[in-house]
Amino acid sequence: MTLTAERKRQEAQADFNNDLGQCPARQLLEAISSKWVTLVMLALADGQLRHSELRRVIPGASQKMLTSTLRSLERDGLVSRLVTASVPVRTDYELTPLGHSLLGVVYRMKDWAEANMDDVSHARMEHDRRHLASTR
Amino acid sequence: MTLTAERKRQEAQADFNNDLGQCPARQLLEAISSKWVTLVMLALADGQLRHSELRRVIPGASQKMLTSTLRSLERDGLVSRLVTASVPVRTDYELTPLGHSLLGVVYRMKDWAEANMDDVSHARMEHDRRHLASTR
DNA sequence: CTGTATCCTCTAAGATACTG
DNA sequence: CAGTATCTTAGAGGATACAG
Repeated sequence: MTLTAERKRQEAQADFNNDLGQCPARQLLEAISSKWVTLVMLALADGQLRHSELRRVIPGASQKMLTSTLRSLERDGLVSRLVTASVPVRTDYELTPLGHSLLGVVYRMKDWAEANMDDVSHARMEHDRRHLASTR
Repeated sequence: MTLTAERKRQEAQADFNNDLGQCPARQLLEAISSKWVTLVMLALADGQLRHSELRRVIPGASQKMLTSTLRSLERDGLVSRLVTASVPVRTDYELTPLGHSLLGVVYRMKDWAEANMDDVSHARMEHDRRHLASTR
């Protein structure tokens, strides 16, 4: 029966997916591709900000997403959290050196995007135009 | 009533999310953060490959995901598709010049990741250890 | 061989409400 | 002010079957 081959294939896929998770580049990609991480990092590029200031600077972020984004950045050692035990509590966030170095990579992506997204947009329009024409 | 303020806030969020979609850097991030795009681009770095060859080189990809990834890359002008009308059909994929230039950016991310993911992993372990300790 | 169509699952992200 | 807890939803990704 073909079950054996099928089984092998599925195991190979599982292994591969596992390897993928180990790949440093993929881990990085997953870390920064979350919708808000780059925005938070950019916001913190010039210095530390409070939780409420971040919300003001990034109007689109719900406080839930902001918090969870900050937590994951903190966990990865990219952002540090400074709590001042007063009433009311004050917490500031700032980029760590590691965070700043990642910021460099983010800027490079930004540069490529700004230099080339016109070409991409154009390609998309061309592609969509052709696809639309074929269905007419 | 507070509805007016609430309404304004929600509109602000909608506008912001809209702006986000316009941002070139974010478009790029969304384009390459899909699970398979970088793998496909890396696979095509050395030259053109057939659909079936790509499946072999990237064992984890279902043919559905491979096809849809290739379609989106093609739409963005990063990959070109060469169909040879024979029996059976033969189709090859290769990176466009634009695709190659993006590959450069991907390599930079890869370099950062390989240089710094140890620090990130370490930060994660430290963070998790502390968090675990607090729940004990 | 190369692809399309369908169905299904799982999770990221958002809305809302509540606590120290 | 800062943060947590719960519910809901939209979409990405996967399994499978079929078609040119």
